[in-house]
Amino acid sequence: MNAFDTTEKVTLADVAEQAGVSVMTVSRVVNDRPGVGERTRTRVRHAIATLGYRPNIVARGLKAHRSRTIGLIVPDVTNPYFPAIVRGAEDVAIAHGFTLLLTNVIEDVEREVAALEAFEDRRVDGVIACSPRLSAERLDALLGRHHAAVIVNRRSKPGVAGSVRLDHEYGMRQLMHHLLAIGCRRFGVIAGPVDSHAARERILGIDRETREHGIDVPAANVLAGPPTVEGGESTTRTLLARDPSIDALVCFNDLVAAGALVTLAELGIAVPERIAVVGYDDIPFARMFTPPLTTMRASTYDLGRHAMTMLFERMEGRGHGVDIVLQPELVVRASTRAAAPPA
Amino acid sequence: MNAFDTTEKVTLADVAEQAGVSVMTVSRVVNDRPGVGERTRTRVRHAIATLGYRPNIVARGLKAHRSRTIGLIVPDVTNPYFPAIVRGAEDVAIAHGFTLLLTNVIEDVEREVAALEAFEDRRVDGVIACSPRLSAERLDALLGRHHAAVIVNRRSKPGVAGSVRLDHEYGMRQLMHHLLAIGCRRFGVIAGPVDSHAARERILGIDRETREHGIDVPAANVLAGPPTVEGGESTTRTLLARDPSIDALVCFNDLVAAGALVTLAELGIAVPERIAVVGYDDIPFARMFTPPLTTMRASTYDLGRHAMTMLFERMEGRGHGVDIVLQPELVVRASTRAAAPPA
DNA sequence: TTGAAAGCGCTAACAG
DNA sequence: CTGTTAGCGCTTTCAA
Repeated sequence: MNAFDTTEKVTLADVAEQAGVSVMTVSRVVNDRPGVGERTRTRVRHAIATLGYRPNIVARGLKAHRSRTIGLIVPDVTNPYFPAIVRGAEDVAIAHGFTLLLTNVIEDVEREVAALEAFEDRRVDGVIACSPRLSAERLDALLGRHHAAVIVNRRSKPGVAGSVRLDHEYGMRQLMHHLLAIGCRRFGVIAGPVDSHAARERILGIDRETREHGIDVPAANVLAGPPTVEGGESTTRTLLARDPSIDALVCFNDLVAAGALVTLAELGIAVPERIAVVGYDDIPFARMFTPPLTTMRASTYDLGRHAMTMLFERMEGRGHGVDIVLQPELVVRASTRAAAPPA
Repeated sequence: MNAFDTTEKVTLADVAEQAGVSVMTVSRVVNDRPGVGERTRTRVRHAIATLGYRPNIVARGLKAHRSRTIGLIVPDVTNPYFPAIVRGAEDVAIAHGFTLLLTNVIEDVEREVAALEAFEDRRVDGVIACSPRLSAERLDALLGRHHAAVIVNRRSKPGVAGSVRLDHEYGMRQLMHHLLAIGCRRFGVIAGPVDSHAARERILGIDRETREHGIDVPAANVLAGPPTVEGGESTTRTLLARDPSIDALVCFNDLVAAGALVTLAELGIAVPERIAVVGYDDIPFARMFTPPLTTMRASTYDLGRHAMTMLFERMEGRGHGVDIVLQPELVVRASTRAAAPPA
C-alpha cells in the first residue's frame, strides 16, 4: 500500500449524499443521460467536482458487461513492424475513451491462446489479433467467445471476425517483377516462419510471378527461418553455401534483410552488384541500412487504425463481413540498384 | 455482437448447481483454498471443466479491489528504446498472472495525466511510468492515488513510487571520456527534449566531464530537439551552420544520432574522420548504422524486468524506498574510430 | 423529474 | 468441511 495512499475512493453514494439526491440521479448526470432537472444537474456536477469523483469502471463493467477496454495481441513489439500498428489502434481507441490491453505472444501459439483467454476473463469489449498463428479452427473458437474481433493480416469467417490485411501476394509479385526487370534470375528466398499466413501468401506471389516469367525457383533455395536479424544472418549463410550462384535474396521482412546485408558485407559480397537484396515492410530503419533497402511499404499505422475502427463498428453491430485489403507500395532503394549520384 | 457469440457466460452459480454444492465451495476450489473435501473438490473441478467455467475477473475485482492488471506508460513504442522495456515488464507480469494496460503518451504531459487517471478508473493494481515528463508535484499526486507505482528513468519520493533508472550522468561521462581520449575538442550537443529528466542528467555528465578536462562546450553548441531521426537531421544542420569547426556530435539518443549520420552523409562529411558521432541507448539497429554507432548500452529489457519486479514487491508492501540504478556500458563502434580491418 | 429495489459475479465473514 | 448472508459500485427496471 502506498504511503501517500489517498485511495479512499469516493463513490456515487458519496456524491449523492453531498448533493442531497439519490445515486440514480448522480448516475444520470455522470452518464449525461436525460431526466434530470437543470438545477439538480448543476448541483450534482458541483458535488462531483468538489469530491473529485471518478466512476469505477470495474463496477460499471460488472453490470453493463462493458469494460471500455480492447485486447490487442501482437507477436512482438520488439519487431519494428508492429509498434506503429499499436499506435494506430491506440489512437482510435483513446479517441473513443477506450484503453488497450496489450500482449506480446512471441510467435508462440500457446501464448496466443492464453492471451485470448485472459482477455475474455477481463471482459474486454473487443479483440484485435495481429498476424495470429493459431489454426483457423482454434482461432475461430477463441474469437467466437468475444463480443467483437478483428484479425490483422489474415482472413477469417466474417461472422467471427473482421479482417484488415495487406495484399502480400500482390506485394511480393511487385518485388519479384522489379527484380526480374533488373535482370535477376537466380533467387534465394528466406521465407519466414512456416506457420505464418503472410509467409505463405508471399511465397505464392513469388511462385506465380516467376512462373509467368518462365523462371523456376529451386525448392532448395527456399528456406524458412525466424523473422529476425539473427535468422537472416544464419539463413543467408546456409543459402549461399547451398547455391553460390544466387543473384537475388528475397527476404521475408526487413529484419531478415538486415541480417542478410550484414552477412553479405562480412563475406565481402557486393550489394547490389553481385547480389540484390529485397526486404518487406519498410520499417523505419530500412532507408538507413547499408545499402538502403528496397522493400514493400504499407502504412502499418493505418493498418492499426483501420482495424480498431472496424472493431468499433463490429462492437456496435455494424460493418459485418467487412474485409479491408490495403495495397503495399514498392520502394526501390540502393540494395537493388547502383546508387544514383547525390542530387 | 458476434454472430457466433457463445458468450452465455457460465458463472460460479452454474458450476455450483452442476456440482450440487454452494457457490462458496466452488469459489474455494477455483482459488485453490483449503476447506474443501477431496471428493467435493474433484466433483467441482469436473463441473468446471464440463461447463468451461472461467472466473470473471471484473466481478472479482469489484469485491477484492484487485484486477490483476498493471498499467504501463511509455512515451512511444515506436521509439526502439521502449519495446524491450515493455517486454521485460510484461514477462514478469505474465509470470504472476497479470496483464498489461499499455498507453503511449507521445511525449505529451496531458496524455500522461489522462493515462494515469484511466488506469485509476480501471482499478489497476499498480503502475509503471517510463520517463515521465510530468512535474514532480503532479506526478506524485497522481501516483499517490495508486496502490503501488514504479518510475523508470527518474527518481521519486520512495513513499510514492519506487524507481529503476540508468545512471545517465555516468553514461554520458563515459562517452565524453572516450571522445576526449580520441582527441575531440569541439563538441556539438543535440540535447533532446528540454523537459526530459534523462536529458538534464546527460547534460550534467557532459558539463562535468569536459570541465574536468578544462574544456568548454559553448552554450550555442547545445541545442534541444525532438528525440527522433528527423529531429537529429534538422538539428545537425543547424549546429553545423552555427559552428562548422565541430569535431564531435553528441546525440541525445541513437535515433537522433541516426538522423545526424544521414545528414552528415548528405553533406559529404566523413564520420568519424572529420566528425565523430555518438548516440545513447544502443538500440538494436545501432550496430547497423553507417558507420556503426558508438553508444551507451543498457539492457532495457532488464529495466522493464526490474521495474515490474519492484512493483510486485511494493504491491505486497515490501521493498519500499528501493531505488535501483543500472550502469550503462560503453560500446565503441566505427562512428568514433576508423574501421578495423575485417577479421 | 426523481427515487427505491434488485442484482451483475464474486468473496469475506461468519454460521452450522 | 460446507453453506448462508451481505455487499463491492454501479445500472436497469419500475414506481412515484
